[in-house]
Amino acid sequence: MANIFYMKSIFQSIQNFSNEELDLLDDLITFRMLKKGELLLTESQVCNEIVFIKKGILRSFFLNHKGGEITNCFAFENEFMASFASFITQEKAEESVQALVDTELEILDRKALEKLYQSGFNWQETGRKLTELEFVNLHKRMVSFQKLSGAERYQELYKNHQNYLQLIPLQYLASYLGVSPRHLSRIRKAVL
Amino acid sequence: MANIFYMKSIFQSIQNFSNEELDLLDDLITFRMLKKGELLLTESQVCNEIVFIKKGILRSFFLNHKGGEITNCFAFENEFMASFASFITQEKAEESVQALVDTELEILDRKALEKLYQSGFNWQETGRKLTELEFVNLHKRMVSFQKLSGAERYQELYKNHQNYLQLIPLQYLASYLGVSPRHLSRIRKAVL
DNA sequence: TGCTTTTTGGGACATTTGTCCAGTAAAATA
DNA sequence: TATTTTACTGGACAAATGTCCCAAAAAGCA
Repeated sequence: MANIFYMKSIFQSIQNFSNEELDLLDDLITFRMLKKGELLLTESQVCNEIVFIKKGILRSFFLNHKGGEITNCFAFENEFMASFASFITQEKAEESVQALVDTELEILDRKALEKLYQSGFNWQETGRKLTELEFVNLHKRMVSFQKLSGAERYQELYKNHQNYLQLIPLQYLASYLGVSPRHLSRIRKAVL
Repeated sequence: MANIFYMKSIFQSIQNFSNEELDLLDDLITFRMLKKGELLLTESQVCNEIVFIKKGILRSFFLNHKGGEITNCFAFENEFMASFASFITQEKAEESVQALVDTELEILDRKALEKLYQSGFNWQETGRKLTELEFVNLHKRMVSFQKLSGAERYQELYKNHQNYLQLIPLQYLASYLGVSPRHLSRIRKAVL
């Protein structure tokens, strides 16, 4: 059986592509598997790939001035992940990207994406739309930091991703939420 | 003398436009002046315009659950501003946008932008690039919330926008930085 | 200019959150 | 499975930050 490209269905859902346009992907997508704990991208490399998670969970994290890891974001099945800032600016990434469980990826690298963009209007527009969606997601996260307490952010997360929370070590969740592990432990106890 | 479109020079700097392509703007840009304190966009309207600040300062703010104003962002001369999330999703904005001083704007509304996008590849690509830049800015702000203390965020801001700080009431700065006015007052005293 | 309103600075105290730590539980590894 | 390592919980205390408040300063307005 031919490979199924999961990424394709996302593109299809946001743009009215012809089959020919979509089939460009077949030669451009590559695959990769990551073992739990393995790094996809290391801090201070330039990020040259956007990955799509077929199965698994990724997190990106950077270091604070004390050398502690701060989790910047998580990405789950059917989501894209990259160090987008680095991918866009082509400067060194501040984040590393790591698999939290065994993970299967479809990968589109910079060259592949350039080819798509140059192939015409529809791919150009798709790139813009996806960037817009990433922006909106990031904006929501930013607002949650300004508007909500750590406890409230945890409750939001619990509401929306309850099933994933058990898979993520508390320390990662804590820095993602902007609180200390000690405090997240308190929050969890209070929520029960 | 013909009008000078400040916005144009931004577009010119990020894309290799022909004169014809750029001249499309002449019929699409509109103007507006805001008095100090005046609102450009009110919370719960859909944001249908992207504005470019020729002169002045804007801030966007939303309300917390106690009804207090939280400043979401500032925009200064030569920068774009909108409730981008609302502009993108076409859902009601959570933020209002207000002039902090008398302000002159160039405006591009949704229809105008659609026309540009439909006019071809170059405008499509420009839209993507600008969205990418907005994303990178927002990402930096997000990282500053995860990595830095309120005091450190203040110092960053002071380094980069010292000249503007005097023009912005402390209460607006405080919520922008994610601290109480009382605490920002403490921070300022410690920094001197 | 003089009056009124808004903004700022800072004291006193309360609350939240962080740090440090140790005992226990859970997970990884041999 | 036994052993080692890592992660979680929660106590005690410390530090950071918020709330409430009022007097001084600044800004807006008649």
